[in-house]
Amino acid sequence: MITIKKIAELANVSTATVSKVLNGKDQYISEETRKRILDIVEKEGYIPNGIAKSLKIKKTKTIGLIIPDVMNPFFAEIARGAEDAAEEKGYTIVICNSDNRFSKEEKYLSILQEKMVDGVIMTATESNTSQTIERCNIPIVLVDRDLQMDKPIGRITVNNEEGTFMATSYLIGKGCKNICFISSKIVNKLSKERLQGYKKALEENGFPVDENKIYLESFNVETGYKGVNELLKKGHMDGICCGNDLIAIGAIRALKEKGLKVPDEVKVIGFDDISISKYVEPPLTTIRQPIYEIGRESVNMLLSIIEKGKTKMHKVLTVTLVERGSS
Amino acid sequence: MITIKKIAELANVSTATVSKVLNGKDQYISEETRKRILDIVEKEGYIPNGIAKSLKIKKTKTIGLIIPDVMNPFFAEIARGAEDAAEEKGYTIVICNSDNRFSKEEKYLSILQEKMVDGVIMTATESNTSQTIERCNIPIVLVDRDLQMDKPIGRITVNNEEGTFMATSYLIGKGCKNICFISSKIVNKLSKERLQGYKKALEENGFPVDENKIYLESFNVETGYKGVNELLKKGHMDGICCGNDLIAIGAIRALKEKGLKVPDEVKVIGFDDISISKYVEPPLTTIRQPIYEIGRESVNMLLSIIEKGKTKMHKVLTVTLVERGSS
DNA sequence: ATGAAAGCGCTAACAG
DNA sequence: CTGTTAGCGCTTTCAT
Repeated sequence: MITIKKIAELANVSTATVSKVLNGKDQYISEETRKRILDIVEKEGYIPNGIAKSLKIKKTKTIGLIIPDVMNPFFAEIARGAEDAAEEKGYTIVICNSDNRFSKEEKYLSILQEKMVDGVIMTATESNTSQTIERCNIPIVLVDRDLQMDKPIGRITVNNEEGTFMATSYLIGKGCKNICFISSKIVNKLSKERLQGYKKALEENGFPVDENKIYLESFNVETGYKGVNELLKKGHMDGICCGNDLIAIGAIRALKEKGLKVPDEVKVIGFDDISISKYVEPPLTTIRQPIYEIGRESVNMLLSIIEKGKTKMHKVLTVTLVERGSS
Repeated sequence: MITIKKIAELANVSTATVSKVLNGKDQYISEETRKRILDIVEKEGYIPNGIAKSLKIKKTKTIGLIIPDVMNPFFAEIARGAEDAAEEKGYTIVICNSDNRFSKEEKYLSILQEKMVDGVIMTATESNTSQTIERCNIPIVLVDRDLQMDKPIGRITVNNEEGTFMATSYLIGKGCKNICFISSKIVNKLSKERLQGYKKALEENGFPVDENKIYLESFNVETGYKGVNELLKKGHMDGICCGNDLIAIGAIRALKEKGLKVPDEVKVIGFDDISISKYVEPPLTTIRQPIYEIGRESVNMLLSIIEKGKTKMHKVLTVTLVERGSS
């Protein structure tokens, strides 16, 4: 391996001088030696050892990203937004899949700290993660899910309650009388808010909240599919407000198998607007979150904490209803 | 920040001793001091500085992963498989999106080398990337796309030609007489092979290869959509062999808009079997690649190069036809 | 069973 | 304009 020392010898200068030209701190370096050094660097194919540099300057220019699963289109988009913003700022992303499990969140948080990442962006699943986060001494920004923290951290959220409220109200406006709700049973703020918005819309419009019309499992396609089948056993439905698009896709699939027409007989509305939603059949009407932007904003917020010393930031992005074919 | 030196002082031992117990090299350490050190480490919440360790041992336990785009479900699955396998082996993944652009591939390769990653897994887009790879002095394994290299590297491929050959033959077997082909126009082995398989199946069954039935653009939904519209202007079709599932999804969408029934009037077959393919309507018949396994295998191969000094490995995984509703 | 000391490759005061 | 030098926090050989 060729080091800065070797370059210094070849150029007949000290390592300090080489370091200076390599880092652009060369106001006081003669043009001649500067060029000589650069030529040698080029000729020898010298690659700086970032690890050594990081040890010295105590910055790794890397960010940890802990999400439940990159295979979930929602988180893949968050990851892409984050990586794009990071790349623009000269940072790199270490990706970690937690599968919504506390043990993995904890493990990764610890690994990332050992790797001396400059900060982490995470979707914290369980509330006991909050203790782990409190103990963590690197900047953190929470995305998608929200947690109450003593420690100042960054948070990016969306008005979930408003989203499902809009969704359910929309269904009511379309004439639905029996609206079901299929979502996740994870006990966190996000799930609670989405359920709340659904109930609130029902109540404000004079409809009863019927627990037999609610199916709670996970934020995935299978849940939508199973949910419809279970709810159908319990009664009639003409509208479904889904906790996310994946659930809506599974629900539509089950509905079709039962011979129920979407949106004619049952109207379905999703949440998130993941990129494939416009391509399913019928195209999904959904509550849109600016997913990619959330990813970008998460690193921008993190960097303003890291580089500008900001703290306790909180940004709420707005959701909008996008009308397509499923309701 | 609390360091090993501090722990040593508190425990009244040398840093060497602390290091030994921390790394399990404590055969010769008395049980008593071992316990004392561990207690202090625990109590102080000591976190080892992985950067310092890496500088010393010249291993970072991290792997770079360069793919075109994590938002593409195919690469998201590769990423997930890779991360899972890496996690099991104590490695971490740095993710890089190249957008199929040489400049980004080159840039990331250089950044990853500076970060001293132990190896990189990449989907190399352009053939001029091969020169950059030759110059790179860390272990590399190529996935999905294949490149001819002098330097010994790892490669994981799939029999693409066989895949589209099977797909097209299947369509012919179903009675299609006018089979179109929609795929990517990237000039690489993979694209060439997939086109080749299609042509070969046509020829072997006595059908002419008609350039007016071929539309080449990108491996995405838009291409499928536009492809169908363009090809429809040029003539009749009753079957489409698609370069990947995303294209198939776009094609089906366009077909429906034109009022053409899938699979009754036009049969469509995809390639990859990305996870959403079974949920589209109709569920996609496709040539399945073991995507998740490819991701896993890529890190396993990389690690056997890194840790066991293997070289020039090449693994070809098999594709299989999965029959669903679209043809 | 434990410690002293060298050194990984780099940066940044400070000196000259 | 350039060099000397002291570390960053850790591992590891070699002594003891």
